[in-house]
Amino acid sequence: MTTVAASWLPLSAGERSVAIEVLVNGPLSRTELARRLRLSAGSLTRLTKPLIESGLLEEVAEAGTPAEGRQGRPSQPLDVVAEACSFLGFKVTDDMVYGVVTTLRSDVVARHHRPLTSHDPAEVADLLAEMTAELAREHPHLAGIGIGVGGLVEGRAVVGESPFLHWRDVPLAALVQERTGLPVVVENDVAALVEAETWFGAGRGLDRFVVLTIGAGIGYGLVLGGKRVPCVEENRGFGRHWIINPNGPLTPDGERGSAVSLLAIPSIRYQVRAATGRDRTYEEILAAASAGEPMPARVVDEAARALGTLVAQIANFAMPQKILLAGEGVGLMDVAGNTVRETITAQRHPLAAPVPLETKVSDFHDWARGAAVLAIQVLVLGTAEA
Amino acid sequence: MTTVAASWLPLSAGERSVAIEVLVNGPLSRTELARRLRLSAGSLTRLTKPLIESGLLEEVAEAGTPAEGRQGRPSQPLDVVAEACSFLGFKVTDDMVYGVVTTLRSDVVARHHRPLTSHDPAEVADLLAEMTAELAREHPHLAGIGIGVGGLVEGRAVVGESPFLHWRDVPLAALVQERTGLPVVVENDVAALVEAETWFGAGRGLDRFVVLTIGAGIGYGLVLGGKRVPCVEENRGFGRHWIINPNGPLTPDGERGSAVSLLAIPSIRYQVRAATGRDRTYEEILAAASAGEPMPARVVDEAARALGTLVAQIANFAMPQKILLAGEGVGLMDVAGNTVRETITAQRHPLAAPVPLETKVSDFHDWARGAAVLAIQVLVLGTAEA
DNA sequence: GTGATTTACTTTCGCTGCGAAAGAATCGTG
DNA sequence: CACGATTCTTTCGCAGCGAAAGTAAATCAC
Repeated sequence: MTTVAASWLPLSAGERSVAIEVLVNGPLSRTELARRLRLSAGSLTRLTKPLIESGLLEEVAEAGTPAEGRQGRPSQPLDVVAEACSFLGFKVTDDMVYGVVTTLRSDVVARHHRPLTSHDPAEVADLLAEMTAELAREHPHLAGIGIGVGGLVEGRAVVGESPFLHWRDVPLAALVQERTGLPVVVENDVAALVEAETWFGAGRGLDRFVVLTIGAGIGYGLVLGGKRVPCVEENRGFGRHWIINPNGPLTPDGERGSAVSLLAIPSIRYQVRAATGRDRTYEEILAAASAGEPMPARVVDEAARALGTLVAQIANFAMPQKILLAGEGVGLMDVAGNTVRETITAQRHPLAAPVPLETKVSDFHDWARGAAVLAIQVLVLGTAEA
Repeated sequence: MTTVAASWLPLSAGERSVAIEVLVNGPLSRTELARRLRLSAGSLTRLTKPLIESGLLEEVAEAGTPAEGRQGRPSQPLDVVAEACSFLGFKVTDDMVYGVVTTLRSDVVARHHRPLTSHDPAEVADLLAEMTAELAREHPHLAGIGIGVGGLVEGRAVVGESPFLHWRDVPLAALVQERTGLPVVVENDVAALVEAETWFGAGRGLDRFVVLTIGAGIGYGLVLGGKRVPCVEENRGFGRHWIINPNGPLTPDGERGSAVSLLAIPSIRYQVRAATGRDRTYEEILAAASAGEPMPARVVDEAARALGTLVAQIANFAMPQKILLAGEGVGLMDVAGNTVRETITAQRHPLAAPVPLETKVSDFHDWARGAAVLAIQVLVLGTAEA
């Protein structure tokens, strides 16, 4: 009655679909659920009863609907008991581990970070277990852990290859699981962010959805029919071979004129440094470009055109209903958004539907939140597989 | 018992799924069907019985399976009675109407063509009705008509806009239906070809599938989850704004360096004519390029690189399990296939899964066959909507 | 206020369609 | 010919759904 089920596995298919609908799409009345799931009103009474009795759902007060014009018996919205259990999400970078605690709804209730001093798998697992213990003190009822790592991850458990950690076939999930006793999911960081946005973010309820991340590298995630399309090369190497302009700049990472060379933050900084002799942060470069300083302006303009081309190609070929730009490098949109949009329009059919483009600056805690969503999925779907 | 049902509508959902599986994937035993549809053996007996009794399916002799090593009771394959009814498919071009008669399996059993002397909607409908009457003489039991037209088609019934026919909002389906008394579906020609390949061709059983046609223009069709993604711009204008090389050739049709300018047959002929002063057919140009004549070779080489870039972009962003190149312009692959493949590889991640690429030269009767598949779909699914 | 109306939810009942399990049919093998 | 293997059929029970009738709780009309 009071403690939440350890898993949603015992739920029937119908019950689970109701629970997921409520989880993802906020409080919903039974009638509304019946419409969305194409079920009869009677079925909804039947399906929701055990969910409420098990403490998974609860009836909430009508959240002050101002439009009280409707007559008839007021509806009784149902909501998940989001605070009944918590989830941990970690993002492992070269020199730091970022952690967040979230509710079942994926709302972040605490954040944390600790320096990573060793790349030894056991010591990394130790650090993750320590951070888990610290966070567990203030947030009991932890239901699972999600870990996002840049690199190739196999079976949502083993880090197949991670260049920046110098790892190969490290069973990270098992290492952390035996230290914490909690279910652990490990996933590629971009994949985790994509799942999070698909379930709780910009891609909610969409059939075709794309996430493009700009940061230290380029990330790409395609969601079709609510499921992320897995692909072999999500090994931190996206965009190195997407040639956008064969005459584009040559940078240490990525082929000449590739998306990485034109857009990734290190490449932008490299280009400006090579041209001006001064090393500046990404934000400084954007500010300088905005202020009209020639070289940064040229580099940023070229990047904006590249981004426009990239988005246009994605829109033309994958036909998503929405494209989300995320990562630390989307500040580009604030400075050169118009150039991006003009470039997109120029490379799209005039009659084509405009691409809904959403921008979301993400920091490392957002990546950690993405990983936490994987833990939520495991609890809800009862499997580590998507 | 002998005549086939006028529609599959009275079938239950389970029965229809069985019928479609058999229709699309050849003769299948009940056990095999049970595996594919994830149903029990008992359910299959129940579902197939009424289908056989209504004459829709029949038990066929085990088609001489050479591998008789298996012991146990032999399986009893079921197949649709493909010859029980016929379907008509038409492809309307500027000066000619092509027609085919197909079985339920979409095997062409007759083909036909007649010159189109007028673009008046009523006269075009008259001609289609005449051709239908002729073909009906030798092929009774016609169950439906599909018509493929270049241009924008709305609701699978009305030609919203067709530049080459100078039509606007012509209710072609109704015009032909009142003359023939048969159910009629009208669809964009590329869309029809895509549906045909999805159901009975290269895209059979695939979840993500792309068709790229090269002909008088460029056509593109994306199939996700077995369904074609409809899009607004399939108005014969695909690829005019897909800029592949900003410094590419300028042609009468399409933006500079666009897919249309680089690949479409008229653009290739235009480029060679402009450079050499001689007008030649597409096939002559391919032959000349193959023989080493400089200008045609350069144009063809540039086209091959463009096609490679295009395919790589499609593979990178839409991640299809297969790409089908169709149309009259795929002869390019025979002459410069290696260049295309090299270009694809260069713009794909080295670890990425190779793109299964299939080539299919299509003539106008293949386009007509595509339209006939739409008529099959209507009978089978019971609706004009996909 | 008081009853009519509207909307939301619950209860009951019967039916569809599935799987499990046992049985029948039909082949190879020893 | 007996035996096991494999496919198909039959029987039975049950989960899960919708239809329809009933109940609850609000507004509206007077």
